Amino acid sequence: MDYNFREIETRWQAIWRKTRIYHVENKCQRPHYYVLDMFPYPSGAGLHVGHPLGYIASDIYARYKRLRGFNVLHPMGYDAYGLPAEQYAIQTGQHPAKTTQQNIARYREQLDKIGFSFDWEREVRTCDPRYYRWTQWTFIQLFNHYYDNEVNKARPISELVSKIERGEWKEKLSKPWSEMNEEEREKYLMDYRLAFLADIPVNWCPQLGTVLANDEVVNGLSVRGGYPVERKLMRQWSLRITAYAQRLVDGLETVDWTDSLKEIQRNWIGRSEGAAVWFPVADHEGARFEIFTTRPDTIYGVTFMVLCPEHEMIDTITTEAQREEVAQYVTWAKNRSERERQAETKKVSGVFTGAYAINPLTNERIPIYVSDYVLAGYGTGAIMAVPAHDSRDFAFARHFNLPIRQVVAPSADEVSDPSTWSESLDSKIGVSVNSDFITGMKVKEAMSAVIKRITEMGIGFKTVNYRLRDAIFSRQRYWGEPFPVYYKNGMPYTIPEECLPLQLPDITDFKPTANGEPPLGHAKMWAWDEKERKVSATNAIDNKNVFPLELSTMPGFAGSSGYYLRYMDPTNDEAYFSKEAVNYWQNVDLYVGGAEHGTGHLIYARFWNKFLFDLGLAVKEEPFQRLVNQGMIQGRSNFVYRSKNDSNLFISKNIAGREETTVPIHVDINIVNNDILDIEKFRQWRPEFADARFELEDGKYVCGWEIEKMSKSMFNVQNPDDLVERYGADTLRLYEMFLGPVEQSKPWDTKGIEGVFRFLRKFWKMFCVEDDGCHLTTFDPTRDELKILHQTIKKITEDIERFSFNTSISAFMTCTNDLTALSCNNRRVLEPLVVLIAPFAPHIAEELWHKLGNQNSVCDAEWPKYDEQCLVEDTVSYPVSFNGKMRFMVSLPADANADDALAAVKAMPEGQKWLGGAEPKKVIFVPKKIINIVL
RNA sequence: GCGGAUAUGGCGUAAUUGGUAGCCGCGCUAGACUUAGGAUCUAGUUCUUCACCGAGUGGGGGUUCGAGUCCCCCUAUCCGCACCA
Repeated sequence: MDYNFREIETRWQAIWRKTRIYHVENKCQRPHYYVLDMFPYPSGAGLHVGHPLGYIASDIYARYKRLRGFNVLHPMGYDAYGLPAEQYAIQTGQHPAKTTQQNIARYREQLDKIGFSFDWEREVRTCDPRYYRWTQWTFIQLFNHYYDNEVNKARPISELVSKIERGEWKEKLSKPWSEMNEEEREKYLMDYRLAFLADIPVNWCPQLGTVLANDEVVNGLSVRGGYPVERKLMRQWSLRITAYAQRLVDGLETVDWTDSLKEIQRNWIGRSEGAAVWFPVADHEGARFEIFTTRPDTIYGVTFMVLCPEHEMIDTITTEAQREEVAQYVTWAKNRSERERQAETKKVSGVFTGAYAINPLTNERIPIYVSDYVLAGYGTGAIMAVPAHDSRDFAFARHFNLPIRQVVAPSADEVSDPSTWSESLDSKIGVSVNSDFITGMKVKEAMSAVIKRITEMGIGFKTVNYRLRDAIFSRQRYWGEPFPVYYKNGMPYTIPEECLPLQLPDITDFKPTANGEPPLGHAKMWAWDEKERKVSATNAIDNKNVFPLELSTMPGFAGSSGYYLRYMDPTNDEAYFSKEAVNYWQNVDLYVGGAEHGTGHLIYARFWNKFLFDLGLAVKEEPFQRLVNQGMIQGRSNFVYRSKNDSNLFISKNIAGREETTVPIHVDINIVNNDILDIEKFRQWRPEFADARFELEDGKYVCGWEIEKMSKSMFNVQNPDDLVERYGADTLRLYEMFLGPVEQSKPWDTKGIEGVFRFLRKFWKMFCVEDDGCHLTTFDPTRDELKILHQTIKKITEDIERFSFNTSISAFMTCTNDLTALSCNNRRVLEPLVVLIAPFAPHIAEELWHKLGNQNSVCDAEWPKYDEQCLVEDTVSYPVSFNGKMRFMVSLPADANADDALAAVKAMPEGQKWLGGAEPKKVIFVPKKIINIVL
């Protein structure tokens, strides 16, 4: 009986569905384990072979854990809100809800074919009101909490109010609380709420018509679409993620992630220790500005100050003589796009304000400049410039001919004239020179000494600064969660929790409104009736109980920040998730997904979880205990070369140099075979190529190729369905794992899939499968057979634990080869192998398990244990070396000692004699390792 | 510029963690069965060589009886951040 994968796979998938075999309960005697995949955004392109890579790996692990006796939570869902569906809606008029629905159906169909053990009864969709109700709910909690730095956790904003009222609040108030009206109070509280509305510089993308978070912008271009992004001051909702910066750094110590990803997050958070110092402005009574420096030890080397162009003090301090010039510079700097600014970082620009600051330690007058190399978003937007010891300050000083003063030297006698330097001395290894009371101190001592002094003088303090910025939370978009917020007298109010979800209204026009409002401005009834406690039915502006609702929606990361908690209790309408559910599952034990989320989702989710932890909802401070980043599967693209002079002429790759060609044009990999273009198919491919002519080499058109990201636009997408159709899901699963280590990025290549398919067929044949079952013997297995079996059990178990699936599959192949060579048809050897292979190839395992006469599912089998006794070697092979030079191998009993070793070496045949009868000076014998003879 | 990672046959990779480098698969070569095969099976396949010998894990040095593995210095590639004070 042949291995009929098609019949086997469809049959078992149907049985699994019918028996709900992958459904898990929140209660169980067995220990719990939570295996999570990053849920996909259901794009119109469907799944390509890269998507399932991580899912297959996690599925193997989930199935393995189940066989090891764990109650395994392994859910799947959809990150269904997002830009592409909306862009598509603008182009075609198709409602995003509809395209999303279709895409989800397609994804589900594709996923089902691969045989995952997901519990689909727990499916979560971020665009489902039953789910986003809790995203909105969390937003309200964020709005209603502030970060208490004393207890280091989020506390209700009402506590802050009572602290103020009791006079226990240490931060300063612009005027007494009792004298403030509601608006003034709200304004004050807004600076503390964890979700807050503020005028902040944002990344504005005109083409997308929305603002973007920092992680959504790379090199001044939007990640989605690659459009230019500019800096703009706008009133936006933000999350005060910076309040959690230190906890986000500290938490990394407690999780089992790769060092590289932890490092990426540490860099993104960018913690740096230093000092804040106030510099008074000369001739401006009481005026001073704060700077941040990581090098307080260089304060005696300050020769000028620099403010960022956005700095609020510029207007007050600029002298009349300089006003014109400064204004011009500020305008110029503000109008530059992010991209321009980043491209020209090496060009020095700036302008003198005419004002002077006083160095508080030396009372020197130092000029104040404005320059865009100081950034508004970092530190205080103002710096003390030490040109001798900072490369940027150095370049600026050289450009404007400002003095450079050395205050640090490698050693006290290595002081030189800075005017002869070609670069600044940035190293922190050295001693202070020309620096009053710190002269002679090492850099580190000098830093503490200066901090101590400025603290005593009351002009500064030790502080920590973070690169991380608050997360901008509004998007001027339609297809996202509506904010549960309405505006009364210009002040934001959240709608009552019990009125959630605030449903996203239906609209037909997805573009911004004529007056530039977000698409929700098109909604007919988008106002809150405070009295009726629901979305207004009439939209009557003259009704004094009706107030406009927020028109922005939440960003993509809102829905994905807490979904892993919702899977624990996905149908709960009373709470985000029940106490029982979270107490049982705790947090995610294993999270599998791409490293590209390192500075986005994985930071936001950790923040979200920490906040819920502070609220007493999440029970673990870190959401994802172990994290594995699967590598990206790249595509191999093919190109044709079009002549510049004749747009119908295409020139073969190796002769393309003959005449000028345009940039290489991507061609669909499905009409190229081994880099040879199918000319007829190419002409049919697109109307514009119908009359294409070719310059061939050896009668063929050879295409160029390159490894690129797999994407629809590059026509290099390999669809998993085709492979399942041709080889079956088990082969696809095995092959994706066999390709190489899961963590590694690799180009897709189907060449090896035949080998994996052959293996599965060989494996199947080993069981002598007939219609009536497997014809196997039950005699005592031979020692060789047992050894192979137990070696394999050991190897596979260890490999799965360390996520090394490519080596597991090699081990299966070796084992099958060896047993076939021994003509093994022993049930007691082969049956455990079915359980071993079940996580990898569940369909074939289920079928064989059944054919072997088992009534239950192989999922409910027990993972085999290996027997050390079967692995013990009778003899051990030792390399024998003389004076370190390896000569030959000798076989000794497993329990041999040094004397046995020497005897064995002496007994070697004549041809390998080593000492001509002389006694060795020393014999080094390392049990099971080596025999070395020193002559 | 800063930070992280990687480098092994024609290709994807493996190496019990310091102990005979190259498991497994692809590809290739030869043979068998075939009218035929892009089907199946068998054998071989790091390089050089008829064979022996020898060389060999990006390059150079070091530690060690012994290094793909540990240390130092280069080189190349990939990834993250980037005027972050």
